[in-house]
Formats: sequence, structure tokens, C-alpha cells
Amino acid sequence: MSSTLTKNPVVPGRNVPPERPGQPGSRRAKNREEKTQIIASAALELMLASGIESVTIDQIVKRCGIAKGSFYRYFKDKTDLVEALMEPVGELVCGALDACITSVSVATKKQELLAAYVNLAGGLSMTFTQHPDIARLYLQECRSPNVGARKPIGILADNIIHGAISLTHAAQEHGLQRPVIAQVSANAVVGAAEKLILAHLNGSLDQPPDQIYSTLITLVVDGLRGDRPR
Amino acid sequence: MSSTLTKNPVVPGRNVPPERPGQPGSRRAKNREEKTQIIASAALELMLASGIESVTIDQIVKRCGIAKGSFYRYFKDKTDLVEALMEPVGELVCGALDACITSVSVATKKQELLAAYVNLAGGLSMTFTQHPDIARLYLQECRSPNVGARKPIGILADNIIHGAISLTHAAQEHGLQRPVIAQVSANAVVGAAEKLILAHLNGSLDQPPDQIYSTLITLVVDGLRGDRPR
Amino acid sequence: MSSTLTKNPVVPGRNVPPERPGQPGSRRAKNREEKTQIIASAALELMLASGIESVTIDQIVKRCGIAKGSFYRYFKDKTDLVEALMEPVGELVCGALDACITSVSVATKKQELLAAYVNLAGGLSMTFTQHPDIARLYLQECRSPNVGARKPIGILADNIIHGAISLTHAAQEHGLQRPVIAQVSANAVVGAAEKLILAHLNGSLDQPPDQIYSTLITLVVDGLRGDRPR
Amino acid sequence: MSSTLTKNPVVPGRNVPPERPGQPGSRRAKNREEKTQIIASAALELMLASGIESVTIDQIVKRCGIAKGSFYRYFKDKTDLVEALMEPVGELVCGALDACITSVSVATKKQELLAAYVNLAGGLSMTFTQHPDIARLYLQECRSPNVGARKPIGILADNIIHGAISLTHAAQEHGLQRPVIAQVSANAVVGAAEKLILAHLNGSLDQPPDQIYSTLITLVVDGLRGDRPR
DNA sequence: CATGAATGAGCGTTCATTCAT
DNA sequence: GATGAATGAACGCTCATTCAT
Repeated sequence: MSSTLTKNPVVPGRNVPPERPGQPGSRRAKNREEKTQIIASAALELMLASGIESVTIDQIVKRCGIAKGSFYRYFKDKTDLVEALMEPVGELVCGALDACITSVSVATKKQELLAAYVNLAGGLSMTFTQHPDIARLYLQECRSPNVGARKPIGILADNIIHGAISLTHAAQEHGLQRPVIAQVSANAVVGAAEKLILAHLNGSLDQPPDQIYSTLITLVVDGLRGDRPR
Repeated sequence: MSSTLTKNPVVPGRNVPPERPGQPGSRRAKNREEKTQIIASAALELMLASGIESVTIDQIVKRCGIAKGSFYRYFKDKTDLVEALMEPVGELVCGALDACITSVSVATKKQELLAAYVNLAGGLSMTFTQHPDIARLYLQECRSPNVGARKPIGILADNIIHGAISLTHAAQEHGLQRPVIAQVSANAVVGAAEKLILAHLNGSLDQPPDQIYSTLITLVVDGLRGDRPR
Repeated sequence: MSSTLTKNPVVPGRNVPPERPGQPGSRRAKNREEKTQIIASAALELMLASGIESVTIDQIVKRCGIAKGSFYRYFKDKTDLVEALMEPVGELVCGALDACITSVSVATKKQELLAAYVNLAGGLSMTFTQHPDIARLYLQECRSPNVGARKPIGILADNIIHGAISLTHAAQEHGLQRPVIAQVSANAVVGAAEKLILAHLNGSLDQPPDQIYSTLITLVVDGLRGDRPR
Repeated sequence: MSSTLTKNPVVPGRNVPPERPGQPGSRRAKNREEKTQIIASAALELMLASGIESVTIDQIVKRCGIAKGSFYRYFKDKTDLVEALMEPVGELVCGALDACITSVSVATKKQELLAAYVNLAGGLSMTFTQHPDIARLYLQECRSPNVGARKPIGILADNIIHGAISLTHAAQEHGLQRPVIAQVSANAVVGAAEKLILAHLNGSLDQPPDQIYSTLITLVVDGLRGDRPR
């Protein structure tokens, strides 16, 4: 089974107000890229603290010391900014899910299943380690309604849950998982993982990350495993 | 181990603007109660659709056909309204958690553990069945930062996760559960349950509720169970 | 010279919403009078603390424990209430001025002039002693523009300054006072007296009232210069 | 009465909301200064007509033809605006008082005392001539309770009365003034002066300013009594 | 008579967005 | 490209006033 998650880029062509960059790679384009990053990370901090909706453009520009009008040179509006924030993480996550689905769909033994899950966990873990704040933002906001600036979050969330369901179906098709309803178990696993990661990123879990992930896998796999004997 | 969750009501005596009710049971008091409900449920619908933060008082009063000023006769502000919405569910959930903690802390066999969990699931299930929209609102908003009108949600969320951790500790103290880190497994279970319930309430799970719950329990218990042979 | 100050009652016929009282002297009328007083004095305290304009009907009714609607049974609006507050003091002050004008206009010696002034001071002093809060309210508000609820204050203020000017004219006509411009000296004396009385009522003067008044008279009559052989 | 607003910058070093200026002297800074003046003088006229409290931001912006939001680029709120209005007059008045206190404290003859008073009167007179509307505003509002937007007025009023009391003490220490209670005579003189100036500014005194001031000084120094051989 | 629910205009303030400089 | 002034709709909230009970 193949997935198209990464071929549906979370954020299609974000080229913002009147086609800014000159030559790609030019000095101009580079400056532009840096400024974009500065604004984005200022916004990210604020959004983590008070939520996407309630952060204002004023707060963002104040925090990174630019003029209000300048914001709109780099982002069309707050939604556009959130899109830009989510883009890299979205691609990584969807990619990892894709790869896992592929592995599972060709797996024939339970060790392979386990390995695929471990790989997935590893990929996600790396993503969250590299982009912890964006991960937190996603996890904080992904449940709220899909309106306004939160729209890009909702798109990613949909991608994730659909990927997880595909994954479960793939596992079941190969008899590698207890035949519970795929939607149910997929939601359960995603929910568990999300909550754990969020708690970890929030610092409310006093455990080293690898231990958290291994515990999670133990819980997921032992809970899902169809055949019993240890 | 005993809990005090229910003794710390999420929202202590909510008596709104200048001491509203007259004689309890009077015509006035009754009308007041009804109107409060009308406003609250209009607000609830709107908040489910667009999130607590972005619903305005204007939208609420327009939806229930009252004047703007009237809103403030019934609720001090939006936070007060959310508090009022959450109160009953908060008490039921904390009560169910409490009862489960108590059962587990006196349990000596794994059947008793299972029964306690089943009871908890039943209690929560009933709560969510009786107050599906409030449950959805909670689940949609409980992860976002604890600011403004969302504050009451955060309080309930804290109560819940602390209850779950207490529950895990109780189970472990009696050797009834695999000794994984309590915080981790508690978060995992809560996360799984939340996600499932939300998916169910959103209608994205095409399963009858009892099947969802039994699947969830199977996942949780088999995953947690320390000794294997069935 | 005769005055008509008291014949222009400060507050003409204040009979408020649809002709309340039954028989004058009846039980009803008496209750009504008492309640009116209760409301008025609650309002007075609030107005002294925060100014006439910024006191709200809500604050008044809350402070005297009546329902909001009840206020309007006793007073048409805030202006009406201020009228009612000012009425008695207005009459006393205008009466004292009148009497002084009469005395001065028949005086032939400087002792008589002095006596008239002393009498006036005595009358005013008594008024302010009997109604200190109303006096304070008047003094606090009499300079601000004559709009809204402050209108009755402005009317009284006009009466007072016109009375003082008449008084000065009378004194000058009898050669009892240095022939400075009447308007100027009247304003000066009224200004001095007002400021002193207000300071006294505010408690920022640590002197017994009679001493204040005698000092004021000394100043008015003899000025500040110390080296004057009496 | 038409307003003759000060052409002097209302507040030289007042740097309102988020650090406005730019380069001092730049075009921007200049425009900003002008606009500040326009808003301030519109507000001043309105406040003279209806009192500080009852003037609304809507009225102000409507009168000077700007959008409501623009007001807040120039003033934090109404209190800030009143502060800006009062600052220059406050400094001039306090300076004149200061200088007079100094003069009196080194005076040894009654001519010097008189000269110091004449100087003070001159300084104040000039201030009021240059800023007649602000003076009027101060005089209209300085007695009302010190709440909300009126706070800056109260601060100035305190400075003035304390200055006047210091002045009286200084005069008495040098035996230059009849030893009446300082607080009493200071209040009396301030009260007289305030009332006269206000009457003058209101146009209710048909006298040229210098005559008013000389009359006031005569009254203050020599009192009303006419039959005094000099 | 007393009550307090209802109203809706209006308040001070904030905001995303545009645009001349 | 960067700036910050300008806008005006919209927000949360308050208020004087009316009126059915």
C-alpha cells in the first residue's frame, strides 16, 4: 500500500505577497529567509504561551522589533504564518507515517511490525526533538475547531489521523494486529502518543525521552498483540 | 488512598452578578434558571463550532435573541459562562475518578481492578452521554493554553490528569498493574480515552459507544496487565 | 435694597413621578419622605467620594439596598436627586445672603457693616455645620460646567455670586467699603470663603471652626498686612 | 468665548504609547507633534464646555476629524491627555510659586514682601494669559474628587496649596505678615485668586486683567476696609 | 409599592489591514 | 524595503431607563 501524504503538501506554495524573492540563493532571498524566521519564531513563542487565536500581530512585531507594516511583507496574515510554521514538521511527520505504512504493508513477521513501529517512533521522536516548539504548538491546538489561523493545524491533524488509520489497516491486513476496529485503535494510539509527547514537551514528565517512548511502545504493542505467549 | 477531587469543586458557588436568585423555587428563580440555560447552550453551540476564544458575546446574544446587556445579568463574563458550562461535567468526572481510586485502593484481585476500570469507564461514558456537547468542548479546548475564558477548562484538565496519576499509583501499590512509570501510563490512557471520545462525539467513529468503550478497555487492560496467561 | 433670592426657590416644585404623596402628613407621605432621605444620603456619600457625574444609579441603589426600579419612584433622574439634595442648603444660604444685604443696606457705621458680615458668617457657618456634606458637595462641584446632573449646583452658584455682588454694591453705596470694583471684591471674598470652608470640611485645616471664621473676617476686613495700628 | 490655545508644545517630553518618535526634528516627529496638539486642543474645548468626566473619546475624535483608533496613538487614555494638557501650566505655576517663596524668605521689608507678591501675581498672570483655556480647565475641575481622568488636576492642586502654605510660613517667619494661621490665610488667598481668575477667564468680569490683579493685591494686603489712613 | 429583568445605545479600547512616506 | 500613521469595525462591558410581575 502506498501513501500520498507527502505528495499533498500540507502547505501548498506559500509565496506570500507580490512574489518577493529575487533570484533564489541571492543575498536578498537570504535576508528575506532570515527575517521570516525571526518573525516566525517570535510568533511561535507567543502562541505557545497564549494560543494561536489570542496572539495579535502587534504582539508579534513588538517582540521582534519590526514595524507593523513589515509583518505583511513576509506573511499574508496570521494563517499564512501558521502555515509556514507547520510546513516542515508536517512534511516530516507525514513522511514518517508514509514510511511506516510502507514497511508494515510489506511486513510478514511480528518483529517486522515492531521494527516498523519503532522506526516510526524514532522518526517522530527526531522530529519532535528537532522542532519541539512547533510540535507543542501543534499538540496544543490540534483539537480546537478548524477556523481562522488554526486552519493549517487542522489539515495536518487530518493527515495524521488518516495516516494512522491506514497504518492500522495495513497491519491488520497482514494479520499482525489484533483485529479491533482500526479507527478505534488508531485513535487510541494517536491520542496516547500525543498526550505523552505534549506532557513531555511541557516538562511535566520527569523521564528521559527514550524511556517515555519505550514505555509507550510497550503499552501499545502489548495491548495490541494478538498472540499471547511470552 | 483517598481523594479530594470532588471536595474541591471545580467551580465553587457561582452566584454571578449581584446575588441573583430570590427565594429558591420562586417563579423568578425558575425563569432565571431557564434563561441561564438558554444562553449557555447557545454559547456552547457556538464554541463548539469556532472555539471558546473566538466566540463573541455579540454572537451569543444574537443567537439566543436577547439584548447584549442581558448577557451580563446571567454571567459575569465569558470565563464565568465557561465555568458554568463545565461545572456539572467536572463534578461527575471527578466523582467517577474518585470512586475508581477508592475501589482500586481496596482491590486485591485483578478482577476487582478490571471491575473498577469498567466502572470508571461506565461512569465517564454516562457523563459523556448525558453531556455530549460539554464533553466535546472540554476535549477540544483542554490542551490550549490556560488563558482567559479557557481557565476553567484548564482547572478541570488538571484535576483529571492528577486523578489519573493517583489512580495508577493506587493500582501499582496493590501490585495490580505492570510497574511502568505511573505518569507515563496515566497520560497515555487519558490521551487515548480523550481522543477516542472526541472522535466518537465528532461522529468520525462509526461504532456504537459500548463497542468503543469495550475496545478501549481491552486495549488498556491488556496493555497494562502484568501477567499474561488468559 | 431688597433681594429676591429666596423668592426664586432654588428648586421649583419637585414633585417627581406621577404625583406620589397622598395626604400630606399621612403615613404614606412619611414613609415616602424617609425613603427619599435614605436614597439621597446614600447618593450624597457616593458623590462626595467620586463626583456627581461618575456616580451611577446602580451604585446608589446598591448602597441603600433597594431595587433599581425603586429609585425612579423617588427621583426622576440623577439631576432631580441633586436638586433635592441642594434645596435646603440653597434656601438657607440665599436667606442668609438676603438678610445680610438688607442689614448692610440700612447700615450707617462701620460697626454695623462688621456686624452684618459677622451675622452672615454665622448664618453660613450654621448652615454648613448642619449640612456639612451637602456643603462639601456644592463646593466640590460648583465650578464645573453646568451640564447634566450638575445643573442645580450651577443655579445655586449663580444665586450666591449674584447675592455677593449685591452685597458689595450695598456696602459701597453706603460708603462702608473701599470702592474697589464690586464684582472683583465679591468674587474674591466668595472664593476665599469657599476655599476655606471646603478645606475645613475636608479636614485639612486643623482649626476650630470659629477661629477659621474669625480669621477669615479679619483677612477680609483688614488684609494680610501686619503692621496696621488698629 | 472662543479658545486661544497655546502654541507651545503641550508636552515636550511626553512619549506616549509604544515609544513613538523617531529622530527628533524629523518630519514624522513634527507631524506627530502637530497632531497631538490638534487632538489636545479639541479635547480642551470640549472639556471646558462639559467637564472632563463627561467628554467622550468619540466626541474628541469627531471634533478633530480623526478615526477613533487614532486617538490612542497619541494618548494612552483620557487621563494621559489631561496630564499632557496640564503639564506646561503646572510647571509654570509651580515655578512662580517657588520663586516667590524664595523672594519672601530673603525679604526684610514690607516693600519686598509686596514686590514678591506682585511678582507672583505677574508670573501667574502671564501663565494664565498664555494658557487661558488650560487655566480655566484647571480652575473648573480642581475641586472635584481626584478620580479617573481628573487625577493630574488633583496633583497640581496639591502642589499649589502646599506652595501657598509654604509661602505664608516664609512671610510670617520674617515678620512680614500678620500672624494669622498660615493654612487659613493661604487657603483664603488661593481661593480668592482662583475665583477671580476663573471669573475673568469666563468673561464674567468686565475689567482689564491688570486692574483685576491690582485690586486683588490691594484686597489681600489691606483688606476691604475703606477708612484706613495710609 | 417594590422588584429586578430587559433593553440597546454608548463607552473605552483593540485590532488587522492599508498606504504614503 | 521599512516604517508607523490611519482607519473603522468590532470587542467586552456599563448605563439610564422602562415595564411586567
